[in-house]
Amino acid sequence: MPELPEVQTIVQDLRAKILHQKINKVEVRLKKIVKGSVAQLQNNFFTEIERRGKLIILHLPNEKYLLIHLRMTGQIILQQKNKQIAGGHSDGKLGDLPNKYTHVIITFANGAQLFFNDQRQFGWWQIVGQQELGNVLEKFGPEPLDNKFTFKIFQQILAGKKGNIKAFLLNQKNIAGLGNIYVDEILWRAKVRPTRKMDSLNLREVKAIFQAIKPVLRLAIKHRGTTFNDYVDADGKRGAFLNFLKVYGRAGAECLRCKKGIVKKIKHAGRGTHFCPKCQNKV
DNA sequence: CGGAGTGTTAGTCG
DNA sequence: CCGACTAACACTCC
Repeated sequence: MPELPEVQTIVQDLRAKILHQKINKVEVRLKKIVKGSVAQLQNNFFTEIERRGKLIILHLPNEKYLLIHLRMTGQIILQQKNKQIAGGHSDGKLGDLPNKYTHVIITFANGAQLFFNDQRQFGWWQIVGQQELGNVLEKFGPEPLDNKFTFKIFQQILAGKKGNIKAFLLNQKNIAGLGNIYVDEILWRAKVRPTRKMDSLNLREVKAIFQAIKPVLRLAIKHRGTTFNDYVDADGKRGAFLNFLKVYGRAGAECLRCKKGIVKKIKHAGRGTHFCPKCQNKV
C-alpha cells in the first residue's frame, strides 16, 4: 500500500545504504516481475536513488535507470548483518528471507541483500534509458511536496475539470504520488466530502484542499509512512504508525474533529472511501 | 464460500 | 475528448 510517504521513506533508506555498493548478483525468481532484463545490474552500482510519484528510480552509470514500482503489495527489504532496513508494504511479520513472495534478490559485494517481495505480483522492475525515462516521467503531474507546486499551479491543473475531487486527486497525471489513504486524509482535513464534484467547490474549499496536501504528506513521511511498520531494524515499533490516521480505516468510529459524526465508509471512485458526514461538506 | 483490498492500466459506454 | 465505471492482475484475510 505504498503511497508517496512510504516510497519516500524507502528511497531515503536505500540512498543511505546502497549507493555505490557493487552488485555481485541479481536473481530473478519470478520472471514476469521484470520487464525486459535486469542482467546489466551485475557488477554495476547505483549512483543515485530518487522518487517520482510512487515510482522508485535507481540511477546506474551511463544514463541507465532501474525503475521499481511496488504497486499494491510490493516490498523492498534490505538485509545486512542481521538487520532489516528499507521497507514496503508489510503486515508486520517478515520472517526469514527469501520467502515464497520474494521475486528478485540483489546481492551486494559487501554482503547486503535486497529482497523484492510481492504477494500479489503486481509490482515490476524495468531498466530504461534516458529517453524512455523521460517518456515515463512526463506522464506524472507535479510532485506535491515540490516548492514549485503552488496554489496557482494547483488551480491551473484543476481548471475546467468536472469529475469528482477524489478521482482527481488519485489521478497521477494531476498530482503525483497520492493514493487512496492519503486522499481520504487530505479531504478530511480540508472538510470536503470525497464525493464532491470539482465544479461545486468554492475558492475556500479549493484552498483548503491545497493546504491539506503538504502537511498530511509531511506528517506521514515524518512517521516513516503509515501503512507498514517494521522496515527499520528488526525491533521496529509495531502499530504506532496507524495512530495518526484521522479517517482512513475508522468507519463506524466517532469523528476525531467534530466528535458528532460517525465516520462513514462508502465505495466511491472505485475505492473504499472514508469521510465524516457531519463535518465534511456535501455541497 | 463470497467479497474486499492499498495501484494502475485498458477497455467500454455514454 | 472527458468522465464514470469495470475488469484484470494474484493472493490473503475476514
